[in-house]
Amino acid sequence: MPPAADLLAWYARQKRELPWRGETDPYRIWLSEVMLQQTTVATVGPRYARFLARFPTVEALAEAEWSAVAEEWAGLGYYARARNLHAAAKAVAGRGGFPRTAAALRELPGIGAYTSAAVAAIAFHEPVLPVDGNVERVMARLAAVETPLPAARPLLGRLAGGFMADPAARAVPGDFAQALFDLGATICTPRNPACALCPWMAHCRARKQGIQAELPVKPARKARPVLHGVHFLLRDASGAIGVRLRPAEGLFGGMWELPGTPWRDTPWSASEAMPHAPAQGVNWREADGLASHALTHRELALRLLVGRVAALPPGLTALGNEAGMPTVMRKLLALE
DNA sequence: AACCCGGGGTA
DNA sequence: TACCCAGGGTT
Repeated sequence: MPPAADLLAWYARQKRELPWRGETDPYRIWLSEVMLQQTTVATVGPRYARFLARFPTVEALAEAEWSAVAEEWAGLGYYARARNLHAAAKAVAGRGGFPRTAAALRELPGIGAYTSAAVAAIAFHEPVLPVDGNVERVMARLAAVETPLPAARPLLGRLAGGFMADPAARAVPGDFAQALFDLGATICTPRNPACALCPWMAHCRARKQGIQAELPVKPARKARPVLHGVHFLLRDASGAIGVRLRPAEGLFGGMWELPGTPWRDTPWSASEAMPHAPAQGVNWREADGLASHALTHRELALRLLVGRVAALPPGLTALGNEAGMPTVMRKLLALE
């Protein structure tokens, strides 16, 4: 196993300057970790500051209305994160503060194996190592693990955890974890790793075999089915948009949407779509184009019908600010 | 173990 | 296009 001290020395010189680096408030560290789940540093940066400006403390977040949290999370994706964040904030505020161990943090909604270890290591200096995609990649290369993911995950986790036996890593678990993140993000990258700059180059078995760019082995991704839908943009006399809340669970759960048809694998004809209109007797005009939106497991192809009424029908909420809607809905609005 | 759940940047 | 990203939850 390569020396932790070599990586920490590299980190001291080459670490990225990030908005959440140097924070000691567990609330701020937790928020950064949740925002960063499957989301790039570049995307999170400005949204992190904006979220904290609106909800500066876990108590402020706990006391907020869901609609305010949803509005603040809009566009970040994986909206279950926001629902779990809100629920966890209420639990933490209710018990008077954050649990201080990974095992106890793990009990909070939206905090899994990775996030519990990350918060425990960074905020509370517990000698645990959070294993994210970066750490998995570094471990797979160091040990030349050719078993495909996700089957290799338990082994990669054990390899990572082994570093906590090194006193240098154990002394600063949060720094060591973030050093691994930075190594994966800037040197040990998915493609074209910059091995010549790596503090662990001499210890890397994949590098010795020349297979570093092939690891870790990941399964081929399946094709995404296309789902079709038709949505209705209805404005009242003041220009406000009629929206409705999606069910709390599932796709875009708890977020605002334009009323419309369900999403299905075949296109909708006009006569099929019309029963799903939010109001009758409206002179609907179809907007040009299509809102195409790619998700992890499907692709959406949505059409837009535009109409105007004096007053929105019951069941629709007037929304003045479209910024609080998921990106796919904003793409639809842009068709008008 | 397999699947669901967003959005954006990059080669 | 395809892949990746400081993953978690459900079945």
